[in-house]
Amino acid sequence: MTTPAPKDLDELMQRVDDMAGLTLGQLASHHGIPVPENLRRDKGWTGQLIETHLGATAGSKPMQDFIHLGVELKTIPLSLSGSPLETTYVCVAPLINIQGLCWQDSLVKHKLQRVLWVPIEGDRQIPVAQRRIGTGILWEPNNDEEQLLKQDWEEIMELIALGKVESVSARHGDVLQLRPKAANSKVVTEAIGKEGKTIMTNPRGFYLKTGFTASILARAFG
DNA sequence: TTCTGATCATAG
DNA sequence: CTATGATCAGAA
Repeated sequence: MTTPAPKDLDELMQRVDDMAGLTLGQLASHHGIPVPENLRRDKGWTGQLIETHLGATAGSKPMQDFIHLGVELKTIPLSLSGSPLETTYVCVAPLINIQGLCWQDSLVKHKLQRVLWVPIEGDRQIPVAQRRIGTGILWEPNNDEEQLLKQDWEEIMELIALGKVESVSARHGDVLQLRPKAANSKVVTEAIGKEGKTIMTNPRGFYLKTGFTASILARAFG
C-alpha cells in the first residue's frame, strides 16, 4: 500500500490530519507493515511509516521528501510530559572543501527552510504499536530561530575549517550540535586536521537540540 | 535523569 | 563510503 505523492500542500496537510490520533500499530496495519517489538534494530521505522502514509519518496533513494513542495518531513519522539526525547538529525556536516561555504548555501539552512514536524509518543514504556501520532505542524524558522541556527553553524564550521573537528563536542552550540553520524565508530571519512593536513575521522552530523524543537512545538501549540 | 558519543537498517 | 531514516545506552 503506497500512497502517491501529494499534489499540493493542502493535500499533504489533509493526510497529516487524517492520521493524527491513530496509533503506529493502526497506521502500520493499514499499510500492511509489521510492527517491530522495539526500535533498537529499527531506528528509522517510525519515520519510514509516516513517509509511506504521506506519500514521500518511496523508502529508498537519497531522500528529498516533498521536494516539489519544499517540505522536509521529521518525526519527533515525545515523552509522556510532551517534551522531545531525542535530538533531531538534520544532515551530515561537510568536513572538507568548505572554504567559502556560508550559511546561506549550507545544507542545514536548506533542510530547515520548511519542516513538517510530526510528534509521536516515544516513551519506551509504551509499546511501539500503541504509540499515538500527534498533530503535524508545518514550521518555518522565524528571524530569531534562524539567527540562533546561523550562529551555531558558523561557530562549528569555523572550528572544522581550522582543523579542530576532533575537538568539537556535542556541547558546542546552543540549538545546533555536532555529533557522530555513522554505522559505528570505525567508519571514517576525510577531514581537515592540524596545519591543514587531511586526516581520517568519524563522520559527523548536525542535530537540533531538544530545547530548540521543544520551543518550536510550543510556538505551534501555544 | 539528562546528555553525549555510539550504533542499527537499508539503498546506491 | 555516503546518505536516508533516527534511537540506544552508558557516562556524567
